[in-house]
Amino acid sequence: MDHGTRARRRITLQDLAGTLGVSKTTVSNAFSRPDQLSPELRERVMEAARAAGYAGPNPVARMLRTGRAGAIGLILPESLPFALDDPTTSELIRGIADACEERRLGLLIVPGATRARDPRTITDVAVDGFIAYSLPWETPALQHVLARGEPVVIVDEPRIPGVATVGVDDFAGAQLAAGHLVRLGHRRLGIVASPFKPDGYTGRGDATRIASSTFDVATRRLQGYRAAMANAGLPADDVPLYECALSDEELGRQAGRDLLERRPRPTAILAMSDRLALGVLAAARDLEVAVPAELSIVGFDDIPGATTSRPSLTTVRQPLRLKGYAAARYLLDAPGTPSPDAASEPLPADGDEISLPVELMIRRSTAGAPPA
Amino acid sequence: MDHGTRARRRITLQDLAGTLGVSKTTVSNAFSRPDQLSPELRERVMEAARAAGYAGPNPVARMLRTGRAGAIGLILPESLPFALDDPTTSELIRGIADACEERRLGLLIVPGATRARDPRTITDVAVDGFIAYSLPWETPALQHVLARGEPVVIVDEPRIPGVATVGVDDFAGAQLAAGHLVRLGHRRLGIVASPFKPDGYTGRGDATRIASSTFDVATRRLQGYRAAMANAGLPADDVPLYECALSDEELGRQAGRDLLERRPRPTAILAMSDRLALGVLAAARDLEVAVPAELSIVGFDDIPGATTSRPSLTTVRQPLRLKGYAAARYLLDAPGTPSPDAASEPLPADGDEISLPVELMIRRSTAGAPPA
DNA sequence: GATTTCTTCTGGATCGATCAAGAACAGGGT
DNA sequence: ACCCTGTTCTTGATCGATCCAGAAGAAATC
Repeated sequence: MDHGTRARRRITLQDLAGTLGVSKTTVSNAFSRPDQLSPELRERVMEAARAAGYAGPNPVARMLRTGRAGAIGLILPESLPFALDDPTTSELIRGIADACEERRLGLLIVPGATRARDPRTITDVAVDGFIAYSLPWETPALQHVLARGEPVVIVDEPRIPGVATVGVDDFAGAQLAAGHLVRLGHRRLGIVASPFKPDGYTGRGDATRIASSTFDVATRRLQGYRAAMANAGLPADDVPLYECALSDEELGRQAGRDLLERRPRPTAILAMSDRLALGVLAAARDLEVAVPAELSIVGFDDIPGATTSRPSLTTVRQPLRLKGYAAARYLLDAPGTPSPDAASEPLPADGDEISLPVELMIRRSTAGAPPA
Repeated sequence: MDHGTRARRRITLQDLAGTLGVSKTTVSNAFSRPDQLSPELRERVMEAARAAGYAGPNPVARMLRTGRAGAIGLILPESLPFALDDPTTSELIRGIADACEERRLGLLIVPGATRARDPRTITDVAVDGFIAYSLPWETPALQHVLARGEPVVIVDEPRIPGVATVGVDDFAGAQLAAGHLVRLGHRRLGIVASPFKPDGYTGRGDATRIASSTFDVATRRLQGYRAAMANAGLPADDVPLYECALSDEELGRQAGRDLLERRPRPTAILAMSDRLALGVLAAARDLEVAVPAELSIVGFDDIPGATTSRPSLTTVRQPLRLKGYAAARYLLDAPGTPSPDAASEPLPADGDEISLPVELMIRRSTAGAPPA
């Protein structure tokens, strides 16, 4: 079967120059620098190009010569299907897409970075820079990105000195969440955690795992929770915790069931993401535990689903789309990265790190602690 | 600020060969063809590369020489944020991602094709082929893709002779949907249509617009609806129709309100997508029209939301994810496109066109026509 | 009229790799 | 001693563009 116009041998600038009797530089200019030649000649060139079926300069050859690829790479921890399911990731992608559109750049997605062992997925793509999203420490893919020597912006984690990072103040956010519960009088809390290591473990909290965590964000959020508890004089270290290998509703539900079956039952649960929190909500429904009367739940992220759930979810809002946008802008404004067209003013950065604000959104899933 | 390792001047294969006292071919082989040199020398090369901070052959230079880009381009009609919101598109992307993962290829997304006038977004990207999704006739972007002479697979529309296409039998699917309603005794139908032209028009059906439609899928689905009505002896041509510029819930709701306010009120509405159908459902709720008792609704696509809505949606199922997968496979198995690693058996194709099956899913949104 | 400036076009070097062909040397068989 | 085969490495051409310096001619300046 024939897939469109069959190309025998691709026609080149040189060929076209030959048939026209002009130099290849002139043909090149006709396409890329119209002010460098007379309008009549340019029209002749374009006409000949059309006749010969020449669609314009080969992008790869141009890239090699100019050194810019016209695209940025986005490295995602999980598969693309998962990323599309996950509101957090897809909001981030939206933000990145906003910036790419402004700058007329392509977006090349490199998914599955936590599992990928093969450096080629990273080393073989033609991009002007990378955005790496939420990767654990010592991900091989990240090493390869860094080794490539091209501009990199890391979103959320890991924090690596000297590497540009965009994130939020997870510690403060978590403190806000836990502080809110404490202030409502809760004394028996539970935590549903996103993974501390990328090994697929799901189960009850394990101190050694946590101590050797390779996910910065989970670590900082946990520290924020504990700090707020400690401030209130609660024993923060042995609070029940359930770790989920993935931030999705099903695992959150499993975690919720586990925590809610413990005795004494917690009166409030902190979840490190909204998807996990929504899972806990489902678990509460399963076990007929009333929210917020018998159980308060606080999430993290403020995804769209947090407002539409019943009850709506109290959560820590982070500006996800802006985070993507800021990361892309940070990357594109980097020295060495070309910024065509509109040069917009740079974003405020603090050292290597842009930290976006978080905000506690108090909704219907939290209330005063039930009487003991 | 310093974005990671600052590269003065990128080190090259040649440089590395110089410091090692071997030829550049040997260094190249060390990376790309390990069997072509002795293990000891290879180890020396890799060691020197590590020491020099050389991350491997420049992908762009390799592409130029080998002629393959290691990525495929996906051309989307709308912006990426819209695509991520749209379950139809994101399922398609999932399917494409499945195939890319199998073949270890990158996915380069080129959104906003219906609006983009600038050919550079198409001509400047380095890909081995394109998948173009659901574009109207005469989209400039599509002309540029075709002109590039690289393999192209079109998903859904437009049907262009000689160009590989993957789609479903829209006519048959629509006939199934309308036939189902007719069989239930409905005589006053209404249609909520996806756009016939990419001009942003939303409003009541307009015969001249429909006659000059540039969206094949909408046209074929309409023909399917009408064929089923004509079969049942209903006047098919002047059935009330409302066209929506975009397939989203809000416009569907607007369409639903319009149709439900007409007198006599339709007893059944055919929507060309599930998102539109869900919007109609919302409109029925707004106007306190009971579904399915007073109004039957049939969608198209069978997105996840079709099963979770109240009532669940009767719809025409099309295998969206498979469609993406099939399109990518069709592209990658094309002559001229390199298929690394596992060569899998080709998909069955009928001429230039792969047509995937549709299926009527009867759920709770349809019932017998109310007594007149 | 000579000199300078501007516009328009050209030739050759260059970007950084891969590839095809072949050289050098080893060992094996006869 | 000879030829053949195989392994290991090198040389030079090549992919298809852009960039730099400069030539040729027209127009402007003094």
